Amino acid sequence: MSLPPKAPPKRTLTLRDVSEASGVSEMTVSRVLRSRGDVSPATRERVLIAARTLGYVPNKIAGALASSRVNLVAVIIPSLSNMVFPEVMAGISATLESTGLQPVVGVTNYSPDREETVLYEMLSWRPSGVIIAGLEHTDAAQAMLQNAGIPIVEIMDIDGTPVDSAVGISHRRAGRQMAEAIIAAGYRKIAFLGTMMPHDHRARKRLEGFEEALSKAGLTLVDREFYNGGSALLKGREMTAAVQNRTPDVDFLYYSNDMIGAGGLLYCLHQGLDIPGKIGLAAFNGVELLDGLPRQLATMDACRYEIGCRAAEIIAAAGSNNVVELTPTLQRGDTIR
Amino acid sequence: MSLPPKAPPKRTLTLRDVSEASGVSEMTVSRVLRSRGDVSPATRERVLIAARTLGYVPNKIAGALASSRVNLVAVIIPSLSNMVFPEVMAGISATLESTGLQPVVGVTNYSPDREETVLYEMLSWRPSGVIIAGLEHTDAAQAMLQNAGIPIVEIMDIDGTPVDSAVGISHRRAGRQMAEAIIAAGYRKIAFLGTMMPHDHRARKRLEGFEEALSKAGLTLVDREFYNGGSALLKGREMTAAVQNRTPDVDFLYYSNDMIGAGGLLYCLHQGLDIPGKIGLAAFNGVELLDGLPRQLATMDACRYEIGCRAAEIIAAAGSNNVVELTPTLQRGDTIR
DNA sequence: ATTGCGTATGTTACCGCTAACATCCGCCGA
DNA sequence: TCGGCGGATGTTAGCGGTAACATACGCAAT
Repeated sequence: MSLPPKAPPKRTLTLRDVSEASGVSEMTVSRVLRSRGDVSPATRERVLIAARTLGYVPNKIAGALASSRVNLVAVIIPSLSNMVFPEVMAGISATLESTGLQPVVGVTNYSPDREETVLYEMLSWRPSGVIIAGLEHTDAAQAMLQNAGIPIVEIMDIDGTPVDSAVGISHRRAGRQMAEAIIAAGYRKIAFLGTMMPHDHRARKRLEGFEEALSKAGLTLVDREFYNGGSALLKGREMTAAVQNRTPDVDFLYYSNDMIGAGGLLYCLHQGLDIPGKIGLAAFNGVELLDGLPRQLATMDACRYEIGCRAAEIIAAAGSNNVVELTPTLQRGDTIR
Repeated sequence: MSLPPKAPPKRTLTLRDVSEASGVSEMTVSRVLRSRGDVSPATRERVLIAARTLGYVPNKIAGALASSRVNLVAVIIPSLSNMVFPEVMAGISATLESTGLQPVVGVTNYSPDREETVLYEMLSWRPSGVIIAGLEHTDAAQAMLQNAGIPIVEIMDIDGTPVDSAVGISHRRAGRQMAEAIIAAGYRKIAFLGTMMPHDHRARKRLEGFEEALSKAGLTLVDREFYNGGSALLKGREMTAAVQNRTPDVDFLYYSNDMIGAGGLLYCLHQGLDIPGKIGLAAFNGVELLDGLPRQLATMDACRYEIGCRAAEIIAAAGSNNVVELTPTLQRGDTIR
C-alpha cells in the first residue's frame, strides 16, 4: 500500500493555509473559491492549484456564519420506506439541483413529537426553507414554523390552513371521487381496509371523504379492517381474507394504499374471484409497482413527483403564501367494472 | 384568524435576547441550554422560561464553529427508491438515536461524479463521520475520505480495500453460494437477469461470483438479459418473457434483485410453469415485499438493517480500521427444488 | 504632470456561539 | 480572623470565514 502523496495533515486546513501556499490574502482565496468579485486569471489559477494540491475543503460552517447564507433546505417527511416519499424527494432534488440549494431529509415516523424534535434540530442549522409533510403539527412546531422567517411549504395535503405555502391534493376530495366512481359502477357492499396510524391524517381524510360520499348515496361501509406494521403486501392478503370471511357478500374493497391493495389483488386472483364482476378493488397512490401486477389495480395518483417539484420551486423563489392544489386523476385499471 | 401572541420578530433571536430577557449573561444561557456546567436551579428555570417564551432556537452554525463539534453524520447512498437503502437508513437512525448524532443523507444516483460532489458538499459541513455505500470511488473522493480526519465507514460491500472501516457482505461470495445451491439442486441451463448499471459494483460482483462457481462446475450462463429504468416489477416480467422466448430450454433464472425476481415469478406463475420443477428462480436482497407474494421466492438477505447498525456503532465510537463481514443467509423459499 | 476611474488585492470588523479562564460569594475549619 | 474551597456567574478571545470598505496600481483623458 502506497502512502498518499501528502501525509494526512493533523490539523484541518483553513483559508490561511491556501493563502500562504499561494501567496495571496485569505480574502482573495475566498473570492476565487466562490467565483465572486474580480480576480486576475493568473492568481485565480495559482490559488486553485494550491487549494487542489492541499486538498482544501472549505468550511461551510464558518462561511454560513459570516454570510448568514445557508444553502440547505430542510425536508421533513414521515417515512422513507413506503415508495411515496422517495418520489417526492426525487422531485425536490431534481428541481433544487440547478439552484445551488441542497435538500436535507429528516424522518418522523409519523410521530408528532419526533416531528417537533426534528424540526427544531433542522431549524437550528438555519436552512433557507422548510418543506414539511402535512398540515398537522404540534403547537410548538407550528410556532417554530411561524417564526422561522423563512419560506415554509407544507406538502401532500391542502385540506386545512397552511402556515405559509402549501402544495398538494385534497385527500378528502380524492376519497369522495373514488367513492362516487365505485357507486356509479354499481357496487353497494363496500369495505375499507387501511392503516391503523392515528397520525396518518391524509389516509384519515381520504376515508372521511369516502364515507361522506357513501352516505350521500345512502350507503355505509359494510366492513372495515385496520393493520399496522409488517409487510404491507402480506397484510393486504390477510386483511382481505379477514374481510371476506367476516362479510362474505362484500362487493368492493377500498384500500388506503397501493401496497395493501396489491396484496389484496393477488389474494383475490388466487381465490379465483371474478374481478371486477363479482368484486371490485381500488387503492391509492399510483405507485409504479402496480404496473407489474397481473391485473391493473384501480388507484388514484397522488402527484408525488410534481408535489416535490412545485414545493422546491416555491422555496427556490423564496415565495410565500402560495397554495397549489394539484388534481389527482382516477386510474380505473381493470378492477372496477 | 388570531395573531400569534408575539408579533413574529423581524430579526432572528440570539443568545443575547434570551440573556437580556432573563437577566443573566449569554454564557449562563448557553450553559442552561446545553445542560453543561453548574447553574443554580432558579436561574436555570428563569432562562428556560425566557427561551421558551421568546421561541428561541439556538444557532448550531455558530455553536459548531465555536466548539468545532458537529453532531452530523454524512450518509451517502446511491438511491432511496429501491427498498434496500431505506432499511439501512433505519438501522443507522435507530443506532444513532441514543448518541446525539444525526444522520444526513446524500443521494448519488449511482453516479461516481455525483458521489464526489455530494461528498465534498457534506464534508464542508465538517460532520463527525461518513457512512458511504461501496468501496469504489473517484480518486478525488478517495483522497477526500483519506484526509477527512474523521471516521469513515464504507458499507454494503467488503470485496475490496476500505479507506478506513467497512461493514458489509461479500457479494462475490453471495453469488458463488447461490450458484452452488442452484447447481446442487440439479439445474443446468441457467440464465441471469439484471440491471444495466455499470456503476452497481455489488450487482457486478455477485454476477462474477456466480459465473465463477458455474464455470467451476463446467457450466456457463445460457442467457443473460439487462434492463435499466422503469418499473422493476414490470421489467422483471418482460425480461423473463424475453429470456424464455430466446432460450426456451432455460431451467433457472437468477435475478440481480428481488423486485425483478418478483416480476419474473408472477410472470412464470401466470404462464402456469412448473416451479420449481421445470424452472427455478432466485434473486437477491430479502426484501419484505417477497412475503406477500403467492410463492416464496428464493433469495439471499443482504443484512441491510444490521449493516446500518454496525456502521453507526463504529461512527459513534469514533472507531477506525474495523472491517465487519456479515454473512447473508440463503432463503430457499419455494422456487428452488 | 494631474485627475479620474476601473481592476486587483488587502484590511477590518464582525457573524453567534463556546472554551478557558477570571471573579465573586458564602461557608467551613483552623 | 483568615485562608481556602467549591459552586455560580461573568469576561475575553477566538472558531474560519465573508461583507464592506480601503488601498494600490495602471492607464486614458485632460
